Amino acid sequence: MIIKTSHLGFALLGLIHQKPRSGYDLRKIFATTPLMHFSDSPGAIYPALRRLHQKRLITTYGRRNRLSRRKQVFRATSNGINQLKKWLLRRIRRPDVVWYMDELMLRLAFMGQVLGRRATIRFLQAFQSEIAAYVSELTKYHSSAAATMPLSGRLALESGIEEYKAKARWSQGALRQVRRKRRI
Amino acid sequence: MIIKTSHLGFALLGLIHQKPRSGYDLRKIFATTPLMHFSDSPGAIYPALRRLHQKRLITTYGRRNRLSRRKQVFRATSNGINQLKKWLLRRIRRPDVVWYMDELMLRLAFMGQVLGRRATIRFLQAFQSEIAAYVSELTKYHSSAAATMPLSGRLALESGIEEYKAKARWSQGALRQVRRKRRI
DNA sequence: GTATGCATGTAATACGTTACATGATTGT
DNA sequence: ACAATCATGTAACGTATTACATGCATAC
Repeated sequence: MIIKTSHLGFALLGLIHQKPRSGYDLRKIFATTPLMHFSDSPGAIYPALRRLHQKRLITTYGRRNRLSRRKQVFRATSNGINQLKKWLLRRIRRPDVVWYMDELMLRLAFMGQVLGRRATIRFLQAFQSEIAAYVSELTKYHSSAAATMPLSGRLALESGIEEYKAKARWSQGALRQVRRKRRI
Repeated sequence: MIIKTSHLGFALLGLIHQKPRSGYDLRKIFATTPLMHFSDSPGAIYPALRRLHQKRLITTYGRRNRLSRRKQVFRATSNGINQLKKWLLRRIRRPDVVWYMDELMLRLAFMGQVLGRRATIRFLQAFQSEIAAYVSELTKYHSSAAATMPLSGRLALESGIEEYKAKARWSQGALRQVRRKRRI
């Protein structure tokens, strides 16, 4: 059974799985690293943590009673780790590369540690082939529509195509790097 | 006075400004072109159109009474066109390239037609310099953090850097193309 | 003892998603 | 007459944003 969880929820769960962290720790990560650009606003993070907690994906310790405002640290439950793995293993489909590229890169960022080398290679291969298919679709659309598009519209389209081509090239190199290593 | 409008709202307003369109026309555009990936769901579009209407940014014609379900066509009011221009002319800031790249490309797509060549050149110049600054920030972060990052996390970071570098290259060519033409 | 940063939280609001519902038009 | 497609809409729900509020810890 998969438990519905938002992108932010998985980001938090993944970070908590790396090591136990408090809400404030997580906010600082979002505020100071460019790795994944989530909002560091408390209005997003604390409710999201509460939802993870209600679903038993994380547990809390370090706080005696529910009214205190002392720091409280979360860690992933085995249930939570399971959900995290299921999320990382989800098949890559067209909508993922079209609409949720950030989520795919977030998954990759956690993947090595959680699932290891083989799964990361499989992920990158699937990513590559889905990207290639989408680039070819975009290119086809471009060659059929470009002539009738206004210049600035065409440029915007080309910007998208170049972005995906860059992802294709990057994934080549990424695959090579992962393959080169015995363990990651 | 700027009237708060969502990205989807501006996308709809921009398309309606090109020529009068119905909600269904707009849904079809989102469903069949990769130009801007908004959802084509009626639950997003019709409420958004109603909001634009309430703010007097678009007017409707082609429908006698409010209860009919006959096709209704919207067109931009002068007020709406003003708001559209204000949006297109907004200064590009760091959060725009970090979080709202899609919105920037959407603005570019409308810009040529609405604001003309000079404004498009200024936009692309501003874009280029903001991207360059961000790439350099990311690169700095990379060289300080890469050594201690797990491989798959590092790859995810590099994917982001490559994406922004691709945007930088693209904007070079885009600027050249716009400059080359007398009118766009 | 009080200012500063650590740490957690809530309320109002806006919006998108999903699923459902239904009227109008056209072709056969 | 009927199906298919055109066309518009609503209700329930989840969640992000913004702004505000408040308790804890420490150092001076």
